[in-house]
Amino acid sequence: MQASGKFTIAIHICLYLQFKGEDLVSSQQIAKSVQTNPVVIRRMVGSLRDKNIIGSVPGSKGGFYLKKPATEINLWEIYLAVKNSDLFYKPKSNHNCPVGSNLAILVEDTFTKAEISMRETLGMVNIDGLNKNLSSILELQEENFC
Amino acid sequence: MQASGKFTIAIHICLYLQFKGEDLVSSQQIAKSVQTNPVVIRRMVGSLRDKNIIGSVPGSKGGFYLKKPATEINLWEIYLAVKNSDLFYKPKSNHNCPVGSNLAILVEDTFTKAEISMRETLGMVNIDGLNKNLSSILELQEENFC
DNA sequence: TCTTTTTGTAACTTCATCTGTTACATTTCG
DNA sequence: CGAAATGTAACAGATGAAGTTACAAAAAGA
Repeated sequence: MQASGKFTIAIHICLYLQFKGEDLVSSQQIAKSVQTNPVVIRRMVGSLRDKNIIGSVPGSKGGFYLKKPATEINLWEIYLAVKNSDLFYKPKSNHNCPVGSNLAILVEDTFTKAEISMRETLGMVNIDGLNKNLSSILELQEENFC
Repeated sequence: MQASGKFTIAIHICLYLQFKGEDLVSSQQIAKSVQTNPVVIRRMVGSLRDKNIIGSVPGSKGGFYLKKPATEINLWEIYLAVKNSDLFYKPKSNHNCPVGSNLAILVEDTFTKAEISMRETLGMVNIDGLNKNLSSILELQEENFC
């Protein structure tokens, strides 16, 4: 029910990497953009690395990079990488009650459909698209500086 | 990101009221079906009452009832009644960074679309439909008792 | 080889929310 | 008046998010 910032931060990280276009970006730099602690970034990258979205190089001059073309990284993938529980809570069965014992089956189908519709929406947006939109916005903003 | 049980419990309460079909049902009874404390139920009902989904009668012989026909109570309404934050976290703007200053605008459209698609899915399911499905299931279960 | 820089991760704190519980005022029936 | 129910406040415990400190491991470079 709550809206964790993890998903939004994860998008921020991926978009930042693509926008920068450099070989490697440090957690320090990303943290500055996200306005948080470098450890928070590295922790988040851990989840994204597990899903093969981001790669990392340890040691001096190390850092992070997108492990796939930005066109192949969509928001649903990122969501899956950082989420830690289902969208909806599956009710425990209460075998003493006709309602409680069947509620899970009754809502399962709807919950699944809701998740699928979200998957389709988030799956249509990828990091490359966001970056292109960002570029467009920045061009417009520059025009406003006389 | 997390899945609060509040939504599921709220559905349980509404479905229970419709299934029972009695004039008034006490928080005690509902709590037994949900397997929780009556206060938890009354707290939840508070949210549902604010949205005109459930009505309540205080005093001895008091209790709760559906304030609208069950066909007019859909899961999206219930979701809205008990949710306490947005589905996704809107990022704070960082004016020192081209990415951080525009991220909110970039993802806003997608987040809105995801919410709309969820609204459509949950809006299609109402308490009367769930109750009819429940009746069908119970009939099948009875047939299995020889 | 030694120093510096950076990642990887554990540990701890703080904070908010959810959940359960006790307690009690208020309301209504009989 | 007494019993039974709602309405709420108050508190405790559990869980998860987020920030911070600390340090081992890895790699670059002098």
